[in-house]
Amino acid sequence: MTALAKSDDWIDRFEGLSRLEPGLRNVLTTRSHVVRLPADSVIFGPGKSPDNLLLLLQGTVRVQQLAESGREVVLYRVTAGESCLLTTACMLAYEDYAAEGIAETDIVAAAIPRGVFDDLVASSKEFRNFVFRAYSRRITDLFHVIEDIAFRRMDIRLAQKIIERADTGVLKATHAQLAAELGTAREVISRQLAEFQRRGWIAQSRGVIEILDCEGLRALAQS
Amino acid sequence: MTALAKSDDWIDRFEGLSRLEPGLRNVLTTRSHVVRLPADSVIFGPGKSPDNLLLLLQGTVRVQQLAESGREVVLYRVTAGESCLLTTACMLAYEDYAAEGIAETDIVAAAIPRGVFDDLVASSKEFRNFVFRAYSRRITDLFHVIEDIAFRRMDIRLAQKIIERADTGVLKATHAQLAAELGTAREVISRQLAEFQRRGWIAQSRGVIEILDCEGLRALAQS
DNA sequence: GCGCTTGTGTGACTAGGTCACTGATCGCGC
DNA sequence: GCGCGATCAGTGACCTAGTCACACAAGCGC
Repeated sequence: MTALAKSDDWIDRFEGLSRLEPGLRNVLTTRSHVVRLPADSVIFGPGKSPDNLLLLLQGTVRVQQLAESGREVVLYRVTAGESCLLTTACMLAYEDYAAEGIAETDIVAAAIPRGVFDDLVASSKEFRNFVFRAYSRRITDLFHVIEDIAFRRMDIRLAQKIIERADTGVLKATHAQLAAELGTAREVISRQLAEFQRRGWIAQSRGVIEILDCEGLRALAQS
Repeated sequence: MTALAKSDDWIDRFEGLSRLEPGLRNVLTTRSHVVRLPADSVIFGPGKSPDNLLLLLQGTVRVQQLAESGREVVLYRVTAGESCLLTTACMLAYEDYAAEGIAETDIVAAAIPRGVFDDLVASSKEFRNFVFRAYSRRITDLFHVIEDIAFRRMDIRLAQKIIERADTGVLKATHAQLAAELGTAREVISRQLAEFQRRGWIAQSRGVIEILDCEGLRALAQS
């Protein structure tokens, strides 16, 4: 783990990069550098577009959309082994996007300068595949967000979210955070959770949701 | 117009390609072919991912998302001079997307085989810029769709849509089509239009909306 | 313990989506 | 020109979701 910064073995953590030609591995390691950022750092956002492509080695980044009204939706999360491709390198071209990326945990990432990125895309088919697959992945994520918001019921989406994000049966999140996650209002979450509680599926306390009946939740989530 | 199929001058119709190196222009023209498709053709969709990248020369393609419930949303439109990049080349990687592209008019397009696309990305910085800008453009479109659906009022969105798509003060569209456009139900559109009519902003007849007071609509659209 | 901040609960109301209809209009075949 | 099926539009009842304006409760610093 401490060896991360000194060697090139982080490359192997990326599915699509492990078979990269040896010479290019070298380019990647010598011309990029490993950065560490604390939790809650704003990686990019309105008026803050980095000129490095980040490959996440540790931690997760939450990408969310902001509305003037103050409401938010989470678009997707970038986890270790994935890249921030979409909203960084790409977004340079168009300016007025209101999405931002926030470090959810302390993170470690390899930062690839724009020029190096371009060289690699030019010289390696492997790298191109990596890049286009990453795009593809994010775009399908966005499609799912659109589908959820436009067509799915809140109770179902909330049940899914709880299952998805609960760790060992417990989810640490305020109602307001869950609302931002799903792009709705806090009161809506409060009411739905009250209903889940009434049905005996969960127990609640300030900032914490405990799953009591996972089957009940799952049945709703899958309908 | 009839010369389109025989020469390489279609390349100049694309902002980002006009400065392409002469040798590569040649690659592009000799290794791609011009295709024509009638209106309402399904360009791609669930279980139908083409292995050509299409550059639209004439006509427009509507890209929309389908839900099992039968409801739809329009994600964006590809117009002449733009590429279908996102949902074709890219989508090959991930399978289960429920988006489809429909020719809204008769279309003429240059079809670039996957291999040629890859060669061009490898050899031309110009072409790479073209590709990444196209991605960027589409992704910001998707962000706007998400923002609209999640946070904006229907009456405002409908007023915008009418202004945007009306041709010389008249819009040919059924209520059901407008509902699919905005990802809502037909009844909602009917009620909103009835209200617009009551306010004297529009006149309606079967399949046609006529704008009477553009200022009224615009005032709502901008709020 | 006293405030302050942050998180949660609630009722009343509006907007939007669903369901189950009815009636209107159009194209078409005869 | 008439009847008929298909498509399009209008409507009321009802439900879900979002908004507003609160009250109240739990933690936190001093």
